[in-house]
Amino acid sequence: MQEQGSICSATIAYCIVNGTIDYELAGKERAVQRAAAKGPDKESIELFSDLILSYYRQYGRDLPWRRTADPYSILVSEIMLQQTQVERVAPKYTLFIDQFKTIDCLASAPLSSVLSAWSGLGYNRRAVNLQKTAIILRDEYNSLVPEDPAILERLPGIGKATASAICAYAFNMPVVYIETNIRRICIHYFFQDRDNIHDAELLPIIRDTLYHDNPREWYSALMDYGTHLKKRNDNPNKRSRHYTRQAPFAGSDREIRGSALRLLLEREEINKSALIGALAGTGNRERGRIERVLADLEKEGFVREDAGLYSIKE
DNA sequence: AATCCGGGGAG
DNA sequence: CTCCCAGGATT
Repeated sequence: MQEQGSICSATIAYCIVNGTIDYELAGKERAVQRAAAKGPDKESIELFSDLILSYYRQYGRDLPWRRTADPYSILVSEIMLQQTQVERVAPKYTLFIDQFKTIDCLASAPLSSVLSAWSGLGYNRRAVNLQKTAIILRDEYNSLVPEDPAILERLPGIGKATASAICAYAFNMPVVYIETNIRRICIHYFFQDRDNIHDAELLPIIRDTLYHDNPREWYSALMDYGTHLKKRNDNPNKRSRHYTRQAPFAGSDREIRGSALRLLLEREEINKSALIGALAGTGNRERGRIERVLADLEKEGFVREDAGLYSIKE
């Protein structure tokens, strides 16, 4: 038995979308919940498909990366969307693509300009890795995005999920992959009475429910429905075997890293003692810890140290 | 399998 | 305050 029985056994009387009540959608959700409780058979898959697609056709979001077919732009969006909310990515994405229109453009840009465009998104190594990927694509792939998940997965900053997402959205390929919205939907409907659910158990369901006529539309629909589901229920992903909680940001090394990067992007260069002083001042931290963080940033290719002067690399 | 990596908005 | 976000890399 699972802990939050109320989540799974709760009867959906109505369904609020965009502030209005949608009884028809609620009816479809009840039907899927009922049918899927017995497992992913033919009937539940049929009802599930209908629910996801009809939700999307009525409430699907108009997002900037859905207005383009350019694989590079979609690649950029997928990197930005890693562990980062859609609402926060959207404006940054538009500015970023505007500034770095092509693979070659990004590949030859100063790292500081890439990091500046990235600032505010977090997980800054994504920006470093994204540029590394652009350089590889320019030098080894004729400035084209490979239409192959296995190749994409070998590029820096691109893992299984991102490689698959790029293939789904840019090339409309019927790839099967797991991501947080998909995981939430599958657990909610097909594992109502389960706990500690392994991703390997979800993959067959994702495969069997995939809408082969239009994978791009299907995965877009899953993203939007997953977001909708999140607003109403407790997070079903807590019942995933892979669910983990993140360490607090306040007082962490990555808080120091973020501050250090911001300081270095504001000026050309800062001498070591001034930089450490500025970083220690914000949180009363030990000098040794800050030095270690700076060494890590240097090792990871963010910054350069030359004769006691720190600056963004290149 | 566990940890680390950013930063902001929602509740 | 806590939670968590279209994950990836390293150990």
